[in-house]
Amino acid sequence: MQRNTAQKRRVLDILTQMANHPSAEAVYAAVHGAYPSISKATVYRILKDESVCGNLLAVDIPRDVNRYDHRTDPHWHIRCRRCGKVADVEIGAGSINVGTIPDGWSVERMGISFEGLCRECAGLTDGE
Amino acid sequence: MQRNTAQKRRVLDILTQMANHPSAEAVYAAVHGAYPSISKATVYRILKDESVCGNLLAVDIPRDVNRYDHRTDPHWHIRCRRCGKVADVEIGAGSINVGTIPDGWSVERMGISFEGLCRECAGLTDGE
DNA sequence: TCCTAATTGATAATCATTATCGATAATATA
DNA sequence: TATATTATCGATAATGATTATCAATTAGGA
Repeated sequence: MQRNTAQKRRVLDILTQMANHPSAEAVYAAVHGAYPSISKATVYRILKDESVCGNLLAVDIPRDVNRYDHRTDPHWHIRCRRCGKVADVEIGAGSINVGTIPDGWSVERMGISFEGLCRECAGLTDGE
Repeated sequence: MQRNTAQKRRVLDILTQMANHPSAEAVYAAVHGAYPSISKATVYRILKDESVCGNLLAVDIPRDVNRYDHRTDPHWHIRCRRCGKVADVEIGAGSINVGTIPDGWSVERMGISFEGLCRECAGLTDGE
């Protein structure tokens, strides 16, 4: 039986107010700032559990720390190669035909991630 | 200046012979089995460096250890949710229209990953 | 109110990966 | 070919995010 705890409400509330696909660590920092008694393990646990339940989204970005999103409707993400900033990519109209699945496999989830440069980093050189 | 070392040749040779998108750890185990004097740090270093150079591919699978692929031509991957096995997804004919990129951003790389069940796991229950 | 088990907080453990650094060796140059 | 330069290597410590552990707490039902 799932229990409705203050900790879950606080994590979900604060995540909803955070815009930029925060890392688990960033969510913990924000929640801990507002409710100093909460534990890091609790925040990590709630984020993982709630993403499995579908109440929030675990962002699919390879080779990055865990990030979460209060938006759970289908959309993709783009991350700046330079500063790591993450933005939403809206799904366009029309069908998607990306590939051929191997025989015998079933598809339950598909993730698409992009990498590039954001507006702010476009004019800067890599060494800066 | 890039140097042509025996360690690089051995890592690339053995990766080419490994079929199933091995993890860095698995590549190290294979290379170390054939050449016991090679260091783990060297294998990890070569895998990362060569993937940046484009001589091999770092597989885009969120929330997984680093995996590498000797195939560098465009294709995607699918991982079995249950056993973790990874297989190739060939890109179908026709154009791909998956989304709208935010204003000001540029796209340098796109990764698509699938999750589901492989043929062998399809008939088994989760608890096994 | 009382029971029971889900949940929490504190902290240790895990584990993949990276950093460090003296030693080695590939390549350039004389 | 001999020597110099410096990229690379091997060994190992450090890092850092995440998870496991477990006694204490508490939500929700009886």
